[in-house]
Order: sequence, then C-alpha cells, then structure tokens
Amino acid sequence: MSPVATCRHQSPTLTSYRRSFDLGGIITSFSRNEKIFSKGEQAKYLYEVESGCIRTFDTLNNGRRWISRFYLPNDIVGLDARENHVISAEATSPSKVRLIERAALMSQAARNVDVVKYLMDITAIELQHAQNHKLILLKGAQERIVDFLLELKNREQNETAVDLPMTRVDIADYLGLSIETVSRIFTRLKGTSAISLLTSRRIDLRNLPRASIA
Amino acid sequence: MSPVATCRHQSPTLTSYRRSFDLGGIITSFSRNEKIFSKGEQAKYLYEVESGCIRTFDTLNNGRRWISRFYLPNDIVGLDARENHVISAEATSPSKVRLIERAALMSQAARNVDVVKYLMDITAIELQHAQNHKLILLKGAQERIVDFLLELKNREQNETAVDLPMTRVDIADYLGLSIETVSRIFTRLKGTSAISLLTSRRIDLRNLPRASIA
DNA sequence: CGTGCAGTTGAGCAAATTCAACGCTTGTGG
DNA sequence: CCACAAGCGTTGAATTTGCTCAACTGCACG
Repeated sequence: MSPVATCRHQSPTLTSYRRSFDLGGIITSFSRNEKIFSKGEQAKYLYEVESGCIRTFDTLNNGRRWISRFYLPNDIVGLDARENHVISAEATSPSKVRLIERAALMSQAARNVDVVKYLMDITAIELQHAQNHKLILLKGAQERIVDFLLELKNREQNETAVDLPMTRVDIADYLGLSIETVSRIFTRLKGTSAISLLTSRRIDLRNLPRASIA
Repeated sequence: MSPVATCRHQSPTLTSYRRSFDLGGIITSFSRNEKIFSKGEQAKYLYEVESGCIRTFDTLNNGRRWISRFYLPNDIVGLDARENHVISAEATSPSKVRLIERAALMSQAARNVDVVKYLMDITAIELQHAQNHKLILLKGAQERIVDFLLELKNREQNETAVDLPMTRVDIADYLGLSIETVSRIFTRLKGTSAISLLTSRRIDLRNLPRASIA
C-alpha cells in the first residue's frame, strides 16, 4: 500500500465514557513493568485505569513484542477477553488500577439495562479504537508518530505539552516501527519545529497540528 | 519495525458464534458493489450475512479507500456503531443479509441475559478480529497475503481451495498493499507451488501451510 | 566510578511503492 | 456477430521508505 503521507489526521473522538452507576471494585497499585495479567489466564476482572498507563501486548513467534494499546486513566482494560485473556497486560509506569469483577458485572447487567448499554458502548469504543489503530498502521512512519502524539494530546486537552508515559521501544512496538525510526522522526519533527522536546519524555506539541497538515 | 518475515501464522480460532435464540429480522438481497449503509447514518440495524460477502470501509482524505474487514456468512456487521455508523458497508459480491433491529435487540437483552452474553461475546470476537488484523498489518507483504488466504480457508474447512469473493483491489485495500504487490505475491506463491490459481478468483491452498512455515 | 539502559545518529540494504505499459476478459452497442 | 471500451490483472524499471547493523552519548543506579 501507499504510506499515506498526504493524509490528514482524522479526529476520532474516542471519548471516555462517563457512567452513572457504581461498578465497585478495589484499587490496586502496580509498579513500572509489573505484570497485571497474562495471555491465557482466566479473565476474572475488568481493569479501570485510575492513574498511570497500561500496555496490552503479545509476543510474536519471532520473539518480537507487539503492543496492542496503551490505556490511560478512565480507560477499561480487558474487554477483548471472553473466558480467558487473549493478550497480556503490564504497567508502563507506576499505576493505580481498579479491579472490577466480571461475574458481578454480568449479574448487574441482568438487572440494569443501563449497564448493558454501558458495556456495549465501551466495547464499541474499544473496537473503534482498534480500527483507528489499524488505520494508523497503514500510514507512513511520520504520520504514525504524529497521529500517536495527537491521540495522546486528545487526552490532556488544555495542555500544550504531553507526557510520554512509555519508552521509545514501547512506542515503536505500538506503531510497528523500529526504535531508530521513531527516534529519527522525533528528531525530524524537532528540526521542523513541529515539536520540541522539553525532556525526552515530555513534548511540546504547540505547532504539531499545523505540521501534520502540511 | 521489521516486516516480521519469519513469523509463523498464529491460528486465531475466530470461531463464529452459534446462538440459541431467535433474533428475528428480515432478509434483504444486495447486488455486487451495492451500498448497505454509509458512514454517519443512524445505526438502526445489525446485519447478519446469510450468503455472499460484505466489506466495511472508509475513505481517507487522500481519496484512498481502506477496507476494515470482509464479512462472510454468519458474521455480524455493524457492532462498531453506537448511535451512528462510523464506517460504510457494501456487498463485494451478490449477497443476502439479515437486518436485525438494534432497538428490539436491546429490549430483548433487557429480558434475557443470554442475549447480553451473546452480544458481549460477538463484540469481543469482533475486537479479537481487529487485533488480529492489526497484527497482520505489521508483517511483510507475503505473510499478509498468506495469513489472509489461510483466514479464508478457515471458513471453508474441508475444502482444499477457496473462492475469493472480492477483487485484487479489495484485497490490497484490506491488507494495506498496492494491487501490484498483491499480484506479484500471488505470482511468487504460484512459482513456489504454494498455491495454484484455478481461476484468478479460485485458489488451491493445498501446499500453503507448509510454505508459510518455511 | 563503572555497568546497563534509553536514546540518538550514520551507512548500506532490502522491501514495497510509483509510474508505466501491456494482456485478458467481459459486456455493450452497432 | 464483431468491434471496441472498460475493468481487472500482470509485469517491468526506477525510486522511496524504513530496516538492520553498528557505533556512540547521556543518564541513573548500584
């Protein structure tokens, strides 16, 4: 296919969902790189991120790791599981996570249609996110990174800079690029003043939208 | 990242779901390339494929079309929608489709937990499919096509050949490749006897699994 | 003060794209 | 019935993109 270099960013409006009822659950802390659940395990919980960042990932037969998605505060992890997890999850940075029992959730759904609607909706959002991610993977390297940064920025609306709660390796494995390419694109964007690196983990995006259109 | 050229196929066991209750709905016929629904429209139905093949797709700002997924008999189209469709759908070949009213479905779900479970499950399967598709997009061109062919073969288990109910352009837009590359890979696979083209739309896959491991 | 991890940069290379031309099939109208 | 156009598919040559391999820097932590 064509690295869709000229394609503008499509704002996906992947809003977080505000629910009107209580799902209960207990909060647990995880340190950087700590395992939350593993592929194959029985899926007992849904996990709501309170703070920090979670990555879900799988390891390919060639040993390469592939990151399915980063989950930020208010995101729900584990919707892709039916009986068992099909993917693993770890914290990319120190994180607090609310563990919600799936069984309790299902019985609550049996009594309250709002819960059904809620579950359907957040799963549909998860699905839309996956589709958006597929779309990103069709683009060229620079656009992947721009889209990624803008997606992060969407989460912290009124900030002009974003924190990257993950390493370059994580970003590479999420975007399907080599770390070298990720690094080079950052440098290139810096060169065109599209971004500026306050630190290697905090990036000012003031001029990025303009650059992404050019 | 690396086109994961050495990576073996991961059998995804994306089984179709057998439900034990009746969702009703009426069957409608669509001819090749006929529109089923468009992005932005209100999502009134879920669509169950009875025969033929449906593609869901979106058009990028650069005009290029991008196919999200092909739906074959027993697949359900439209699970990614909440209020409105976020994607368009067309028949890639003459198809029969069962239209299931979403509103009726929700009220049925309110009375029957099995329906809730069913909806959650088919949506989770849809999500797993999307993740599998993402994974395919990380691989090299030949592996994408091999995976695609094997995925089709999964649907017609006891056949040694599969029909392609879509054009090369469709395949290219689904796999994120150019049509030329798709064509070349077919030729290459033919050259190594991994496949043989009975017609350009019907392919014998007898030797493909072996080839995909090599 | 070394060791390891994260990140950056450079040179050569492999893969897939683009541009372009051409063959085959199918359907349509004279 | 034939001729021609249109769509689908294939093939070739040049180019671009991003990967691999490799070296090197800065930083944090023991």
